[in-house]
Amino acid sequence: MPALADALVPWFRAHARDLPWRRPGYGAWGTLVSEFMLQQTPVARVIPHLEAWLARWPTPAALAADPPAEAVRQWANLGYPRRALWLHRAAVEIRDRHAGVVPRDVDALLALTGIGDYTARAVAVFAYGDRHPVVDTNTRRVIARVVDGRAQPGTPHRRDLAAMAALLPEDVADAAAMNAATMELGQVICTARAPRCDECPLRDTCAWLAAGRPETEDTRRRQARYEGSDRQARGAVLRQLRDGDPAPALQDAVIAEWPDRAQRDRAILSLLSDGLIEADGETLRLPR
DNA sequence: GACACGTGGTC
DNA sequence: TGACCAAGTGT
Repeated sequence: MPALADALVPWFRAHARDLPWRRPGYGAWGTLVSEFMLQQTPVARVIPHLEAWLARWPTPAALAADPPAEAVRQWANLGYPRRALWLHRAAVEIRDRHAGVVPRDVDALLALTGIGDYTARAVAVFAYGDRHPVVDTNTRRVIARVVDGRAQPGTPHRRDLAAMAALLPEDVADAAAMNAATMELGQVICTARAPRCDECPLRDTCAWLAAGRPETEDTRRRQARYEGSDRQARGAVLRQLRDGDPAPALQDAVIAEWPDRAQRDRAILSLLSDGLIEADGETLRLPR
């Protein structure tokens, strides 16, 4: 095994958290749903939503048989509700193009709605045990520090994929463990703020620690302010249609108290454009 | 490649 | 308190 995997894989096997999707036989559908929910969303918030989702829709075909509105409602306040819509579309595609079986091939996975480079590889590796590099935000930070000696990623995604490929052990099971181990290290030890280097299994080989944990020029974009944003307005519109009266809402009655009229209309238009809501005459509702 | 996209927790 | 952060994707 490459040197880093020699230290990291045993650490992972000893310390891995007991997460639902790591249970034996969790299944490719469970893995796929978990990966959709985990996109930009912390583990602790995902777990209860995931279990409720899989209890209601234990297969892609079960989800595909219900209207997208039900997926958006079940998604509740998890955030980025487009993911609920995309997950529903992916379930329909899996039913129609893959006989209801989550595909194993990375390119077939990439062709599904809402699945990008990370999720496709994550499903192939964690659900099916295949050997590919899996690179998420945690992996990028770990590589930046341990390999490149930088505080923050800064490098192109493409290069991190190659870097991770070079770190994978030959053995398929070890390679999958290495992918998970790198992500886990980034989540619990090599965190974005206040990394716990004294507990790190890679503390003797980490380039960043050896260099005295230098600050790196921060190339990250600042997250836009949420308060007063279009995103907040979209969230308010969708929340009303999702959680409000069962009857469809008249367009003028949707978030009627919203202070910025133009912003409210913009939010409705963009939700219509995304397919997250539909117009039915004078009324607005979730998509059927 | 930059940007838009939710929501809630943390320091 | 407010800015940062969180298993990304599509345009």
